[in-house]
Amino acid sequence: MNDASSKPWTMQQIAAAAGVSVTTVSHTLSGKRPVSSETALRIRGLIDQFGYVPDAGARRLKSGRSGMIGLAVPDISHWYFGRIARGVEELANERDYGLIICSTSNSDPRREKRYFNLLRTRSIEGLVYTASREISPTDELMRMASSSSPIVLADEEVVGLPGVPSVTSLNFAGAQALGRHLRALGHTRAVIVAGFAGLRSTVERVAGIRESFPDAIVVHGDFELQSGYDLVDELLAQGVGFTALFGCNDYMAVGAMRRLHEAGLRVPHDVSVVGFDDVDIAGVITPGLTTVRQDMLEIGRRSAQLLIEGLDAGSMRGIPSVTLPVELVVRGSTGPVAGE
Amino acid sequence: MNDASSKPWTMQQIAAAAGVSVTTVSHTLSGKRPVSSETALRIRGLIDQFGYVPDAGARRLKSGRSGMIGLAVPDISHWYFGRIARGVEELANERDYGLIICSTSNSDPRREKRYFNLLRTRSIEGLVYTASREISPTDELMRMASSSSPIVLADEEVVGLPGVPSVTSLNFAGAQALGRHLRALGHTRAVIVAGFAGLRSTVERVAGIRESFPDAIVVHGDFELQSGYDLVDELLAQGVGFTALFGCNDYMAVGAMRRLHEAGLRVPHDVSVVGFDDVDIAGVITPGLTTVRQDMLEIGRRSAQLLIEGLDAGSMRGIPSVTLPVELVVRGSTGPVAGE
DNA sequence: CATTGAGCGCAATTCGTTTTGCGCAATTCG
DNA sequence: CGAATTGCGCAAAACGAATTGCGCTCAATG
Repeated sequence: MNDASSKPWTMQQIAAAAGVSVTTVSHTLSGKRPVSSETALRIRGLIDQFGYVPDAGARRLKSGRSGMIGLAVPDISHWYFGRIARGVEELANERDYGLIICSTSNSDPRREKRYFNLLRTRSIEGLVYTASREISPTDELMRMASSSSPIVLADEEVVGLPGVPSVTSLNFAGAQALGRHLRALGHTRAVIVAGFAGLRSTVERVAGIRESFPDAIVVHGDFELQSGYDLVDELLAQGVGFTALFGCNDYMAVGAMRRLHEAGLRVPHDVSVVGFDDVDIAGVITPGLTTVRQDMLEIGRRSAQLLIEGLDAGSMRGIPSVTLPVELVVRGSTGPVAGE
Repeated sequence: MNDASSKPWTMQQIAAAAGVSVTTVSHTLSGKRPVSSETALRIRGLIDQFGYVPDAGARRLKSGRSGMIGLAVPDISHWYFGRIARGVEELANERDYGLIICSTSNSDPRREKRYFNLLRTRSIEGLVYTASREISPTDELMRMASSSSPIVLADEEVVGLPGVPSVTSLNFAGAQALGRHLRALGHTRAVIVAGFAGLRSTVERVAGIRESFPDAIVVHGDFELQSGYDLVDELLAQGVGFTALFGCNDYMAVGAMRRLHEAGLRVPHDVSVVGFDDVDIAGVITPGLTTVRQDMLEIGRRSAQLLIEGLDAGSMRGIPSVTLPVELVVRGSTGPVAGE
């Protein structure tokens, strides 16, 4: 025969067992109409006994709401996106929403199609989207956004998407603070290990640093540790001289530090290094990485909050974007420029 | 009026527009019965034009399958669980399943209830569960398992759950390797910073180490960095002498290293430290942490694979548990015991 | 004692899709 | 030329819960 788990109980069966109609069972559960306490007690007893739970699919079909929101991140295994995910999950739970996760990994178009389809099929009511690269006007995202689907951009703003709220950090102000910090320490020759050129956050951070270091050399990486390592490798090979290195995120900064270390350059004595984000490893490496702390958890929470507000309001129109403050965290990787 | 996104198209409307019945539209999509190429072309045109997508809820109600699996992890923002999540997500995607994530955070019973309810309401067809603490016989997990719900245990085995397959690493062998490694370096006085006492993995790892260090002192932490720091703090305060320190995971080992460093003890000259897991930070700290590498991605993938196999087979009965190999990774945190 | 009203329960309809049982037409074969 | 076959499309019945119109039974009231 079948497994014990094969068939869950239906309202029908509960009703039959209690000798009443499904309506009465439904009303007992919802309380939309009075049910005699005697009948109610009997029904509730049966429900507990059989472990009946209303089928989510049927409920969903009738109500038109799935009670789920989606989260699309490049890679859920990154600490950084994990924090966002946790924030989104926390708030979704508080508001009684479930969370469906979509890793976009390398922005695989098939994957992308898949989770936007979740929106179309009403599997999810809205989507928190974290971009990791430049969004071209031909992207699905654009199409969805223009059909005014409930979407909130987390962590990374996308230009050309009017009516789509975003939750980001004060990238410019953070970079500004880093620039001034190193400037105050006497540095003049700087290198910026930037992220993808097309990303808004990269542009803002570079601009913030440039305020103090207008002539800084800029090279572009992919936000991964290895990328910071490789880029410094090239710079050293080319004989580029510098005493300050800005990483557009902590991972690249750490990668850069590794390469510098291998080259016999001491941090911060020979080169001061800063990052951005304040990820978990920033505080545990030696020396500690001076960086700008972003509150990723809060970015996740606020994103989910905006999305759910929009869902409740029936439209994302009028939902304002949010920009969160950042904080300069000075650790051991920065110091005064050494006298020659 | 309403938003552009307010009402999606239904099959009814497509059928009406094409001048056919819903049946014909359905058959055009599914191909279960032949449809004249002329009609099919017209219908497909309308579908593309209107951007029609079948409603997932209705489909789900009819088929009884949601096409979703769940993943319950203690904290999605940990790198460690993030890797598991990514593995599960990867495989789920390959098999055309969606993934619903549940952070159990501190094992909040309300949360726990919530995601087991996802199983009951058939919102998810199965669950990959990662335990982070001792499971008592009164837990929901036990109830669900005994009703033979499709559940796979990832990373952590739970005793007393017959018929529930698990995917774990060779904890004993890994710990054994670490013990022998330090033993070969001449160490004799060791401390084990273990995890929760009730966890199978902790028991196995301690046993593996004890093979080489039968008299090792064992203290228990909660797997967090701070916990390793605090425990070493206590040991030092008590004047406990040791030259080898085993962390039951990397985070605690790193925390221990920090405290040792602050106490003026050099790693590995005064104390050799090892961890377990090989998380991202193990390779970037100085000195690098000697540890045992677990393939978390693969644990996630295999867990999802077993679950989906069980779903396809209609029962988890006969699905075998899997134990994955581990690899000793020797870095700078271990060295020969210093001559007194 | 008849009338009203409230309390309570039933049958039927709806949500959007998938799946059958049939029937109608055009073709092919004996 | 009539009969068997095939291609194609329609109507109707599920799936499980939520809602609504309606009717029944008591009790209270004039």
